[in-house]
Amino acid sequence: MSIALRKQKILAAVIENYIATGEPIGSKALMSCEGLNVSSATIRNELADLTAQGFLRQPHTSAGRVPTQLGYRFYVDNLMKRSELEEPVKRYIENRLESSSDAPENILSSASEVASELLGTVALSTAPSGEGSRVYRIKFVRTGRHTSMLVLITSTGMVKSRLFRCDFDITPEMLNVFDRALNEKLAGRPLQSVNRAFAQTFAASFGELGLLMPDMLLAVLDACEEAGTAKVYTSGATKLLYQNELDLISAREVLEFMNDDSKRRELLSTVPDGTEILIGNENSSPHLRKCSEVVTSYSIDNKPAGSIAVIGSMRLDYSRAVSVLEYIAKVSGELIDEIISAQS
Amino acid sequence: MSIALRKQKILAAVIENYIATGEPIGSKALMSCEGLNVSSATIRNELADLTAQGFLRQPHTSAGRVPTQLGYRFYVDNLMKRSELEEPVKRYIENRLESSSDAPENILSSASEVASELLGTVALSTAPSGEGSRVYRIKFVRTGRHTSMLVLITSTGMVKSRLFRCDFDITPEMLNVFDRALNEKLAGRPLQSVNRAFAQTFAASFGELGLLMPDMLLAVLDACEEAGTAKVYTSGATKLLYQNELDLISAREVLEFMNDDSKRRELLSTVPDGTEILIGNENSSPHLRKCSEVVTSYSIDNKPAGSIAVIGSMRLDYSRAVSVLEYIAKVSGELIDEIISAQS
DNA sequence: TTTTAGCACTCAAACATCGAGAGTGCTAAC
DNA sequence: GTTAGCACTCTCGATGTTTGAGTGCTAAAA
Repeated sequence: MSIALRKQKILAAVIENYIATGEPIGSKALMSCEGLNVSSATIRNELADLTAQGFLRQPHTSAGRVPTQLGYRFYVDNLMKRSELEEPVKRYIENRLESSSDAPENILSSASEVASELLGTVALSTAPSGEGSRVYRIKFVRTGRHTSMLVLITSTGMVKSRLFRCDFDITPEMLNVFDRALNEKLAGRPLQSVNRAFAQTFAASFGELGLLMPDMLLAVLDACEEAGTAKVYTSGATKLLYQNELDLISAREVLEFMNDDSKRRELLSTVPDGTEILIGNENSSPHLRKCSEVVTSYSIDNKPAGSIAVIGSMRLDYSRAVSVLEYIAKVSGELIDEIISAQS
Repeated sequence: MSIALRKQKILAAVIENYIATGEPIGSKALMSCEGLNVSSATIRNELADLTAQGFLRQPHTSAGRVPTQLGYRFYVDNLMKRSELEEPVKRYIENRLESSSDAPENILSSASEVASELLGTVALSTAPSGEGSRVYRIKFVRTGRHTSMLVLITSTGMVKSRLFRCDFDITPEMLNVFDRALNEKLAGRPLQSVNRAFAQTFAASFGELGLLMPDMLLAVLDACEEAGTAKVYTSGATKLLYQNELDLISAREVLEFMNDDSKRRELLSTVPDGTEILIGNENSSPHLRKCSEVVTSYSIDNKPAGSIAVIGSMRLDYSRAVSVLEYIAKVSGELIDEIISAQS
């Protein structure tokens, strides 16, 4: 669907103006604010066309024009200019992410915070996904007579710990046995394969010793599961309440969605291979049908490993969102690469 | 300030009715719903008195009466009946808290969740406060060539872990040295005394070895600080948006407050010695001036150790909130006591 | 053929008016 | 001290009215 140049210019002007001000814009205002040397009547004709084609709509007869979902789509695909981020902003992002302590999880948690701050809306991020990541090493730390802590280190540099408790005294010797047995069987195994079924055959293979292990094994399963399912970080959820395109009901709907961990995870479960923009009902979840999502991915070792996203009303500064997210993703990936190489 | 019995009865009826329905109540409705055998005119007279005394107010001339902050106060202090919790609810609370894994933090995180669920409003809880808790043991786990994890076990049964990274190879021998040195100096020390100043003298006492330790020491400080400052858990923040006593602006204000970690911590920093109810501007924070807070404490080893609270509009079911919170606190304390005795 | 000026038209938002209903305070009688 | 009765006040919702912004259409100009 190609549109004459002037129409495109007008469409871009309407959308950018609307994104900036939140107000519908009419032919007269458009005339003054653009490099178009045509009268308002001419613009009106073009607006009528654009409206007929479904790119714009009028909230009511005597209001200006507002972009439709289709309009945003066209804008994002054809009209939007990518802008380079200002140096100070880049510097700020770097600082914020570097000061997270040395765990990938912290970096991504900071990533969502920074994104939310800079873009003024909700931001989400996932820790490196468990997909393809493996058990690297498991260690035990005795924390008390009946309690102990298990430390799982994955091939993607994540470290998860879990406490467990047994009815009997946990001796250092016992932990040594656990340690040897577990690492022998688990090192190198894909996290996802460490499931309930595996635990059973594993315990069985130990005969009577296996009977002592259920609490420990549960902790292992737990840790592997947590490390294997990418955790989702959310920041700035309350900012939704300031988006006056969303009424209280819609905002509540989105917030509810955000509070549901499984839904959030589902939303970010597929890591895009670049940056994606989903507008309105292009979103998979009906809760987000009035929202837009901009999502990008960061890479570890040059492979997409997790997502960073923002969600806002359809009136979102797409251009800036893309720039900010992509830069955050770039820096995050680099920092994690660094951590992993330190673990070597 | 004593009030005649009949007035008290009427006041209680107005408040309980308003808490239940959210609607102002008038003399006629009051007449039918109470065990008072007097006419609406008589009730009107009493209502007029109670209003003059500041316990009630009218939203407008032709509306019924609504409690004021003073009214709620009097109700809570003198009129409110404590009710025993139903058995199934007790059972539910126990189940939810027991299924949290074996860490005090998880129990308290669940505590706030359950409270929020049962009372339909925001709930907060603090992990056992660092006050008076000491370093019990510190352990190290090598997680990579340049990275390692430190595990701090406190006298209150908390376990905190922290990753750190050095520029040089971390050998097991080195960790052994760290381990011995740290535990010698730190075991039994109050968490709060493990601060920057301490770290400096500590590092100095090691001569050249001290130079290798800054990253590790930072991790120790970090872990002690985190273990020493009670973490605050929040649940059900979005429920505030359903309280129609709070308009969008007020709800936003409260949500903002909730998002500010330092404010939340301040709010719960003093652990009450029983249950406290703060109504309206009795709250220390002006953000909560339209809200009420019910806060109670749980005890570890018979000493108050942390708080569990709910915050809602002033129209809160105080009676139920008290029952639910106190029961949650009781169970939480017991479970934590158990964990600690398992570490012995 | 495209652009423009002019004008009648539509509609939302703001404001005013009105009646119904709820609940009151006051007064006078019990 | 209590009650019945009544006039009064105020909100709420429904129903106009006005105003202004922005439009679509038409006919003339470029």
